[in-house]
Amino acid sequence: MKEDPRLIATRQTALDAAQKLLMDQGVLHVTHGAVSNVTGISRSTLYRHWPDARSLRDAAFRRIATPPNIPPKTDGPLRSDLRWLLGILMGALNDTPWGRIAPQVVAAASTDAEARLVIAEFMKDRFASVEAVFSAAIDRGEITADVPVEQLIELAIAVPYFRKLIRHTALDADWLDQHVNLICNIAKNELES
Amino acid sequence: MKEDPRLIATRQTALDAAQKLLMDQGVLHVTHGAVSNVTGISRSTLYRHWPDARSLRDAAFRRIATPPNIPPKTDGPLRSDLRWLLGILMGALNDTPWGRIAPQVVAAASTDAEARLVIAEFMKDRFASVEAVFSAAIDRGEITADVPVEQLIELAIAVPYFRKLIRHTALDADWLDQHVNLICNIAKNELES
DNA sequence: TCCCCTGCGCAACAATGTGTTCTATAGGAG
DNA sequence: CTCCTATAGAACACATTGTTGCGCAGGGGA
Repeated sequence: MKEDPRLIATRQTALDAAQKLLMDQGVLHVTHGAVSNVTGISRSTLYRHWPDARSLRDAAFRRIATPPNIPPKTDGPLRSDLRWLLGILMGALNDTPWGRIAPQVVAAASTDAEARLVIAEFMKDRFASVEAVFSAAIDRGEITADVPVEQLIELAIAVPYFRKLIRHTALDADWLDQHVNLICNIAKNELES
Repeated sequence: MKEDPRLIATRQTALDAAQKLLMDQGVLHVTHGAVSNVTGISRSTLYRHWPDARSLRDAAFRRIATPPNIPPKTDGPLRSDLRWLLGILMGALNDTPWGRIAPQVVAAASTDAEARLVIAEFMKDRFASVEAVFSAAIDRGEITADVPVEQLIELAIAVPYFRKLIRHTALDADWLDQHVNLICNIAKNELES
């Protein structure tokens, strides 16, 4: 019993349009009427698929907001691993649809519990990736287990997000090199926490 | 030629209500209709004062968003000065009207250039305060001029804002102590940048 | 005190967004 | 070929966002 191809086609077309609206004009413009105008799909059909504005917007978000899965590289020296990982994170923030809507997710999170959940899940993944890099460095004996790993992880991640989402300053390769250098230097100086 | 007291009274009453709506229910609920319902002021009068929803919301924001001016303390040891300064910053984020609407300002900044300006101004002040603390420490010879002050300033500020506005995790005194300790330890180990 | 000006409340109106419901039609599956 | 179901389209109700015109009342100047 296969699904009616009309259902699939409608969902596909509608979500494509919704995603484009979300990226180009912001979450407020993702509306049944707007999607209907763009696609030619009738409003009643759209309401049948997504019963209210909220679910349509959620669907559009989910289409994009699947965060890129980052396979951690943990073989090289710490500086190299960290540079590689944060480079991917920075690239995602700069160049992917996810990066373009991230500010809106953060925005929604101030009033919406589900958006906070999305962020929490996302950050959990990010923290785990960075943690894997540090653990590997400790296992190799490159840094000692005394370094305050928890805090370093948060430093590593907080600064690029702060720059991008709050200060709206550029993230470029030069800045990233400095940032990674600082983190590595801290880690290798074995600071007491 | 004094201003008609009716104008003043209306503005006062309306903005009080708008501010409360902004803090309690979010920017989307700051609307001429809602303010009219709460205050009894007619919608047409509100539209006469603030021609569209945007200007009403801006007015409500401006009412609260005057960031607290922080006179830097630069006399004590670095750890003490930094702890004091970041403590005020953290307190403002946790307990003041400004802290309650900050997420919404950040949210607005993703699509609104003026909100970005507000944030840029605000951050400029914050960075200057922290910079003053580090400069004083250098002048006292407590730390050397070799430390990457620019990066440390950003670390000091980015993490609390990241935690509050993006991760929505708690900022408490214990965490702040750890954070300040880490920054100070980095500064005193004279890392090459 | 009286008069005029101006801000206010009220009602009507248009436009848009948000849903719901009904009917007719067209396209897919057996 | 026939039945089932998704879709298009229209009509409707309702809220929000603005606009406009009118009558009224309150404040300031003579």
